[in-house]
Amino acid sequence: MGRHREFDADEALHIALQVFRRRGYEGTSISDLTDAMGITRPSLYAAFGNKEDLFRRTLDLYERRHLCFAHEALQAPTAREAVERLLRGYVDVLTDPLSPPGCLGVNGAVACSEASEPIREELIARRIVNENNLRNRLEKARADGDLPANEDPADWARYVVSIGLGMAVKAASGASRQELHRVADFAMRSWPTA
Amino acid sequence: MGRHREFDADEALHIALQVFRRRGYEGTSISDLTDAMGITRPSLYAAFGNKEDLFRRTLDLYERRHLCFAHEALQAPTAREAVERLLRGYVDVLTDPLSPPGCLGVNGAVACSEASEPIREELIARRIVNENNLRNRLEKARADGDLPANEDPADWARYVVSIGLGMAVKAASGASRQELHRVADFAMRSWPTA
DNA sequence: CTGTTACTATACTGATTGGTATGATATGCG
DNA sequence: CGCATATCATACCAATCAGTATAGTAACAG
Repeated sequence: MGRHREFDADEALHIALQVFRRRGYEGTSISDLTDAMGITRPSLYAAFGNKEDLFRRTLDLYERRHLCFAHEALQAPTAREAVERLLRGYVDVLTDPLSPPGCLGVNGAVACSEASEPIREELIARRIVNENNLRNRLEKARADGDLPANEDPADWARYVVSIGLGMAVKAASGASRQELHRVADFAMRSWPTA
Repeated sequence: MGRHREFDADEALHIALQVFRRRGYEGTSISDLTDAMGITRPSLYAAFGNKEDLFRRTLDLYERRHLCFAHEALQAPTAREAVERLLRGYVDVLTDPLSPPGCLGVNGAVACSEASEPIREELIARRIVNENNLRNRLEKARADGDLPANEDPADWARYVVSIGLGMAVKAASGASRQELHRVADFAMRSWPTA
């Protein structure tokens, strides 16, 4: 069966997540990762493939461990509550005191070299999934009479996602949790009254 | 007096702006720049200093040539109009068909390696200036009775800037001008009614 | 115990990074 | 013209990039 791995792969992945979240995909070197994880380069490549593979695995872990609130938020009884829970939950993730500020999905890559385009596109694709999930929830709400018929679910989803992305950049720039909740307050003021 | 420069420094700077705006600060290599500008490395360093200096000069050019609408927007007769002009003007810059989508100030750097931290901090500092300019305008509006006394100018400025940053990321991800104007529509719905 | 297997450690690869030394070339001044 | 000066082109620098070859080591199967 061979020699056993001397490090905890799951723990190492959590550390990689922290490094990528702070420095972005291109801003993180393999040496940054191995130093933080306390393992050697061959161990990293043996356990996680190449840099792209590792980043995608950290993305999966991030969604599973930090963005899991979104799934529950969408199940709130009303659309308004679902949107508000999404925004509030995201603010708390963006300003988690135990992690670098901001969002892995935004800090990871906004603009990058041609070599990293696949990662940038992966992040865009995942954001589209999230926006579509919200849009579907709002379409259901409109069918149920929970959202006025003249409100466009696609427009609403795009707006909420835009607010989220803006708060993510703001968080990465040093905005406090309290400040971002104030932004969420203002965002909710757009919600239709009665 | 010596040999004359064989290229137009201002034109070269415009090209550098396009490259940085598309690839970000870290995603752009000196070779990317010299290839696009059609000059050699020593010419670039002689004319613009080092990479950081060049990027700061492209930032100045960008603000002067693309963000100049903001100054005029703030002089609109009402605060509401000023905010709306800021958002509309920014959307048009973000989706300028002659430039890479998004904003140099956001695409430039959101998260980066330690080596590029000075650039990231410079971008944050410039965003703070913009937010403060808007806040000052809104404080004046409140003093004039143009903005209700219970509306906080700092909160409003933070919200508007967040919307802008979110639209910038959205634009860099491929959102259309029309889609972003719909986001601006929703943002303006938060404005207090009478 | 031996053999096989999978890990770790060291050292290395070629390519690319930002930045420069050097020598040729072109310009203006006297 | 001839000198001074500034730009140009080539070729280079050390450092770092992502990724790997090789050899040593630890664990299980038999």
